Amino acid sequence: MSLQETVLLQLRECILRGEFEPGRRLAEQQIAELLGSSRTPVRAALVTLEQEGLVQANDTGGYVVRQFSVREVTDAITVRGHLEGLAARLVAEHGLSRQVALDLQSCLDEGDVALAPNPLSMDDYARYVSMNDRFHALILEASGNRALQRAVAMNDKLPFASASAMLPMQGSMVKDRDWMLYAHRQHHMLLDAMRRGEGARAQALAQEHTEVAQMNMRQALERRSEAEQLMPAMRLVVGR
Amino acid sequence: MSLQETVLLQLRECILRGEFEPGRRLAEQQIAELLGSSRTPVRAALVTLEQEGLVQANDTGGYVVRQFSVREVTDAITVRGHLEGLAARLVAEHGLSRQVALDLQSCLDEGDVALAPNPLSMDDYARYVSMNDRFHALILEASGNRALQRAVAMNDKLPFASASAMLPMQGSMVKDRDWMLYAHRQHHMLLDAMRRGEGARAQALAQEHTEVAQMNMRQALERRSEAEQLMPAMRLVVGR
DNA sequence: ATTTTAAAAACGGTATACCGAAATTTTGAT
DNA sequence: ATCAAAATTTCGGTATACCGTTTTTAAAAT
Repeated sequence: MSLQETVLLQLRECILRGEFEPGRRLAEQQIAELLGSSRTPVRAALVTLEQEGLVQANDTGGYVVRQFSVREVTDAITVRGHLEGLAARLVAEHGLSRQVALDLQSCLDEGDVALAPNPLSMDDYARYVSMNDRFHALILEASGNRALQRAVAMNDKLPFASASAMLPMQGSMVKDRDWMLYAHRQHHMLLDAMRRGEGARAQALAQEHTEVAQMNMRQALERRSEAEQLMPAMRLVVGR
Repeated sequence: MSLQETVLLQLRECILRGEFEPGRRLAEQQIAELLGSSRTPVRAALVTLEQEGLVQANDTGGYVVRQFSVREVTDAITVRGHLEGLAARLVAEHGLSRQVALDLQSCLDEGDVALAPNPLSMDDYARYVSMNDRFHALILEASGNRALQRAVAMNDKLPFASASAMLPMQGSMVKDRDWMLYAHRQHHMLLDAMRRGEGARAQALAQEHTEVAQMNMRQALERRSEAEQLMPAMRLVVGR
């Protein structure tokens, strides 16, 4: 892996970890020293991160860490809801291949197992998160629409917009296991709809599914300090 | 404007003009000489263009001009349809501000005037294209959803995915003025739906509206040589 | 103590040198 | 003439030097 890729990954992670307060200037030299490279790879990383929206170009040159309003986060979740709805509809209408159906089913089984214990162990929780990511990625991939995949990928770069971004909030609270059970039931119903070729239903389900993320976001805002502990990137979200 | 921006603009335009055949290696030095700069600004531009999807990273390093299948183009139009549908729905449901309503109405009026003559002059045609872009941008902006705006902006970077990309095809064919009249009638109906707060109808209309672009794309493929004359970027689209 | 001004440090945009890897051309053998 | 091997060129990744500008710090004036 080239230094460029390393620097990009590390810098993105630093920002998402909340290690820089929003609005802070990201000086090339400074970051280069921090990550042990010259300015050149840092420069490339900053250009990429600007495209991703994590970093904002300054009027006077250079970049600062971007700051997100609550509105922007919930809006991004809304967009993801519609995009994933489209993906689910396409899969349902174009027919589910046997292989994809099997893969999705195994996700469901794995999720059933992971959520069975009460309370959940850290391990159960981790397995659910990984399954959740795979489940959503599979549908997107099965849609066969690359522009759609690109759009979701871009959208997911924003903090808390991605499918599993808000899950840590749930994992920390025992009673919120119920939310995960609810969301996973939706996964089951979604696969059922896609199997039957019920496009409109699949779309509606996938879209409604993201309302769980919206609820989690609201939860996180009501217990901000706890949320920032679990999800440092929360520091990038200002307001309310 | 910095050299970086200039180089980015010029390079993007060169690619969209079809001045490089798809798959051609984009050597930094070579481009730097072509555009009269050093490699540094070219490097930044290439990183940006890769994010935009116009350029593809090579396994061995460096970039090549991307090539698009017909499927990718129509898929991108599908995505735009759904995103603009969402925008229209949001505007309808959140209520149309007086100012936006006025701006959209003036677009419609301008479109009516532009499409009145038969046959259309080059000027009428140009005015319609400009109006069309403004109309679509206004709705997106009025949605107030920045993630949505970003998603559309990204999607529109792909050749022929944007709202007016396929219009040159129509402009060249007198009888296809009818298509523009049809599309503009949809603009009227869309504003009507948004005014009445009919979200589902607005969404459906905006989405269906992009089917005109799909039809144009098919047209362009059937008369490829003519299409490439009018829209050089067509050379980036392979197949069928 | 506050504001203004001047000096100094830091920064970003740019060009370029260097190096190892990849691609291309040339050379040589069959 | 064809193919293989070697030499040469090209290229991308990286570091760094340079310069004008911006930002910060220090000093001076009110």
